[in-house]
Amino acid sequence: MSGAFAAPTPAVAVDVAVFTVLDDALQALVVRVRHGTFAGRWALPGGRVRPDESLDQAAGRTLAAQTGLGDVYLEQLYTFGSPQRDPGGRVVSVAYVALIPHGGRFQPAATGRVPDVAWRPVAGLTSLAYDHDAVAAAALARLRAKLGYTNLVYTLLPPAFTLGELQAMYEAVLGRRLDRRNFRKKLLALGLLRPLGRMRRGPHRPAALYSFRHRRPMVVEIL
Amino acid sequence: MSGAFAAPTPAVAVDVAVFTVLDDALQALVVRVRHGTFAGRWALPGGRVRPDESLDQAAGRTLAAQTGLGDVYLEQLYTFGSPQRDPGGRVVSVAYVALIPHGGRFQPAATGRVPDVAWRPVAGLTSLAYDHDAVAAAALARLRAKLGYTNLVYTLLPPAFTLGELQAMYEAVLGRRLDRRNFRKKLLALGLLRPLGRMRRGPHRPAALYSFRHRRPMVVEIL
DNA sequence: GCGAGTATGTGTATGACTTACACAAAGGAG
DNA sequence: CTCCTTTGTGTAAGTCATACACATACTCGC
Repeated sequence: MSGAFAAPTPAVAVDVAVFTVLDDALQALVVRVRHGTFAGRWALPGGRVRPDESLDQAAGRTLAAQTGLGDVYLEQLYTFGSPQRDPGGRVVSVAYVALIPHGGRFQPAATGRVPDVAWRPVAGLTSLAYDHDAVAAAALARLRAKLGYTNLVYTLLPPAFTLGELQAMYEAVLGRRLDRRNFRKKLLALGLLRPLGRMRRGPHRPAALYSFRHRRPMVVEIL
Repeated sequence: MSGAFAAPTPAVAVDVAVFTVLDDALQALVVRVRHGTFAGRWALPGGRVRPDESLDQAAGRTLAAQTGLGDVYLEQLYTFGSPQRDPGGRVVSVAYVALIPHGGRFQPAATGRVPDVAWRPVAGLTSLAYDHDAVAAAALARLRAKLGYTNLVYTLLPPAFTLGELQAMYEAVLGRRLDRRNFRKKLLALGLLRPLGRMRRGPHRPAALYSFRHRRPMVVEIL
């Protein structure tokens, strides 16, 4: 197609769908595309895999470079390899899902005057560059499914939280309401939480604070 | 490390873990490695991705070329990309799971005098070339998990089968026994099966034959 | 032809779990 | 002090999973 020589093997890249819950809504991180056919459009952060790094390392490195994020939960999602997915050349892209708590410690739009990094609610997450609409959809499906049978919520939460905040997290990701009494019963029965004995004081009745006993991925039937 | 130039991008390959149930045991297909450090060892079938084909197409093509198998169920599994996984050079490999019914229509060891394609029970599936032990383990885990919440068994079964054969299929893959009455109750209640009205005659009491209403992947809570 | 062997086919009772649902208490804001 | 909002708690009904035993139908060997 292009007059130049055909590469003997496709280029290898990673793309990362970063999720957080912000303003009671599940949001994904997007970056502005700088060059090529899709310049100016939004896309998931990503980049080429270097010869000496693993795929996981590439995902972490490109994420840190483009967004400043470090120490995030990363999980490989799926590999997209249609010959036409990037009009600039054959690129096989290994997609990742990343989950971070919204500590407010990450403020996008820091680098330029035109924002080139932004949070976008997943509800209206469309018209992304390349095949990233499909990547984002797959990432969202994976996240929703996995929240039901793992303890992965911990990646979205700060070290201490109330049961109300925990429930709000589930409701934001799943997009539906849950019964409070049944939710508490189930989660306390699972024994994943450690009561901290402290209270979160706010404008209303104080709520007991909890933390996760183990902050590592485990499969547990939750919902 | 090698004195030559570093490739700008890793090579891209596919590897396929093909499963079938044979002699009441779950078995995987292995091929003999011809060249390189692992020559003579067993490995999963696979090969390079061509510039103009998708990953799915590459998996199907290499599988057909090395084993003669066509029209199989193929599903992408995971992408392995450690820089050291192939001592012959950096290769990122997209792994697939394939499932076929054992129709007896595929006889390995057809091409050479020394068998270069063989079925191996998954129980003793170890000492494979490259990182294929890990690939096979991941494929097996995926298969076992997915059998529980999809109708994927249909890929392992011929068009008509008895409930006993269906149950034997589950038991072979999962590696544990199931209660016959509860199994029948559950599967008939799901309505996935179509009674054919015919009987399988054999050395014992004849058994009713069934087929799947739909031979396409669906998520259904089965076990 | 008949007995032995083996796989098919069927129902119920118990316990575990899920779901739906209402009201009192604690604090802040005005 | 009143209002508003959020926390915190128990029970009853229904659904679902599990455990479990016996009669039937056919082939094979004698």
